[in-house]
Amino acid sequence: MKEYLAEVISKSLKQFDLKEEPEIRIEAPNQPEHGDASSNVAMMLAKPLRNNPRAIAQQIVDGLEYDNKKISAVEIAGPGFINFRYSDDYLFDELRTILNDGESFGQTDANKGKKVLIEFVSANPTGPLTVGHGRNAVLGDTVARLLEWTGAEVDREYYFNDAGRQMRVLGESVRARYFELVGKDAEFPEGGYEGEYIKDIAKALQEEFGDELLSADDEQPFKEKAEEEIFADISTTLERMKIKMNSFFNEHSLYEDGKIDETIQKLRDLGLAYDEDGAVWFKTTKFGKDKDTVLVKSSGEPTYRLPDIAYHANKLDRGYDLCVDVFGADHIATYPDVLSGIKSLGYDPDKVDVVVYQFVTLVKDGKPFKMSTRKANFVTLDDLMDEVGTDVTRFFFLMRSPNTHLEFDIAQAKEAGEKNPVFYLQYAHARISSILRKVTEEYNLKGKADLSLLNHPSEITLIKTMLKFPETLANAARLREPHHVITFLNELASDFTSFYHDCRILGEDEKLAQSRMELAKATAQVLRNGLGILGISAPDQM
RNA sequence: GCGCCCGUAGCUCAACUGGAUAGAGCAACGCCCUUCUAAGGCGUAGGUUACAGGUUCGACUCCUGUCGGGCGUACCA
Repeated sequence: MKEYLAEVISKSLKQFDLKEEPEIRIEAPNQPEHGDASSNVAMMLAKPLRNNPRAIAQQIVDGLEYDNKKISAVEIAGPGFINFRYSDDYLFDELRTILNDGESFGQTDANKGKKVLIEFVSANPTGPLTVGHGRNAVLGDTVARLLEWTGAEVDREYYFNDAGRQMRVLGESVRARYFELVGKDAEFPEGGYEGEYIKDIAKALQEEFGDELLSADDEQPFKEKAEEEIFADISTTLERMKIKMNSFFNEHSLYEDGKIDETIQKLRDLGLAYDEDGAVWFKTTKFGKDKDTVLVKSSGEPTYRLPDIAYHANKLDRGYDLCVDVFGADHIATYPDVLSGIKSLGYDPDKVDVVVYQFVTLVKDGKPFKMSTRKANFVTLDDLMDEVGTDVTRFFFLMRSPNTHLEFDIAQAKEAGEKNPVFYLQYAHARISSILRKVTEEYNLKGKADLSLLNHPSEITLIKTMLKFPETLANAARLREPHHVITFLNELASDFTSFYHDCRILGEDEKLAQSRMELAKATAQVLRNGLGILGISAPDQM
């Protein structure tokens, strides 16, 4: 419809002999009395045409040729807005479209045919997933779902590194606990992992091997067991979160297949990498930074930047049109260097996109505190799901813009389990299912519904809201901001509730009951589709 | 010091990226269950959008500066 209106206006603009046609944007006004769609072109043209916007608007409107089966009224309002009203027939046609499209209603094709790789979670296996990881996990998964709804083919990947110092400390921590269990003295490593799960892993080792491992030369067997157990735990958590990864990518494989060496050699050949003080440096000053950065430390160990660049090159080599990374605010600093790196290597940096979210601040007893996996003062995602369930957990992480610092009060989250806004959406769906069950019992509806019987303001508003769904999804996908979907669903549920109070279904005569039932069915469909994208269930009863 | 993000109702957050009268949910107060689920509805109260300038027909949104918070700014990941 918006495209149609833009086209109609564009034709009318031909009368003005413009050097350059302005961008015609059609927007939905906030106030219902301002119509269903609105354009500000007349105001944009005021300056070039040296005329007042209302006069221009009048000329545009006079020159409009539109289908009055779709548009019932055109008005000029305020400083020069041109407002359109949709005709009822158009709305009924669109309502039929929703019912016909069913579970695919809302799909658009902005990313049709695109192959996308989204990398998220990517927590190293040093401990269970915490609520901090939760935001990353749910955000990444939902952005993936949104991209799928705009036609993309999306793969989800988990990137991890099991070779770093933290993993070594993890192995040493398990070793120390194991020694304790078999009754030997062992010094707990400085800065070791203090969580209870370390003891569980040690116990598992003891059950499997008895005290055989006392003779182990290093922490290796302990580390391996820890990684295995922790990954199993993470997988279970992800499954509970309804997140399914397509692949797990081990950073180490980049060393094995020579990509790290290859990357650094290419950068050297380009004159972008050089040796100094025993380290290898990346000339980031060439890309506007005030300092060069280290790629390989004098110890011979690469910094994370080097594998990050190699990894992104690898992703693009796999033929993806778009690679999305989901990062917490603390990782954002690496991003420009990675882009510079892959650009130097001849890749298109526009194919890499980053979703940055701000940190989750934990609040306990009214005071913020820092989470640390090492010190074991974290709240796990599993704890959270035990407490409030998967639906509330996902909803909680999605309801706010990724850009805001999310405050997470443990006590409040528990309370929110009882009166969470997610239930408002689910409740609306359950109500419709319930009505549908009763209607099936009490009526014997046949034939096609006469949608033109829907003329109550609450019915019309409800239809109009549903029509915004595809655009809302496209928008949310483009911005990578799932919270727009929640804002929309809240509006939809609220409009349905108004309809529910104003217009009865049971007890009305058959024709009216039938058309209202169709409206309710369409609402349920849109609620299901929307909740589905969020990974939240749409129950038939509550 | 420099860079990025944020500052909106008592609290947690929206506002379709420059549009018309800044909206929801909690919390508070007052009503509404013999009628399709009260996990609901209706109403009241709550705002100088941190502050000061600027840009323009029009600013929560863009620019400059100030204040406050978070995160970076490592040969840590």
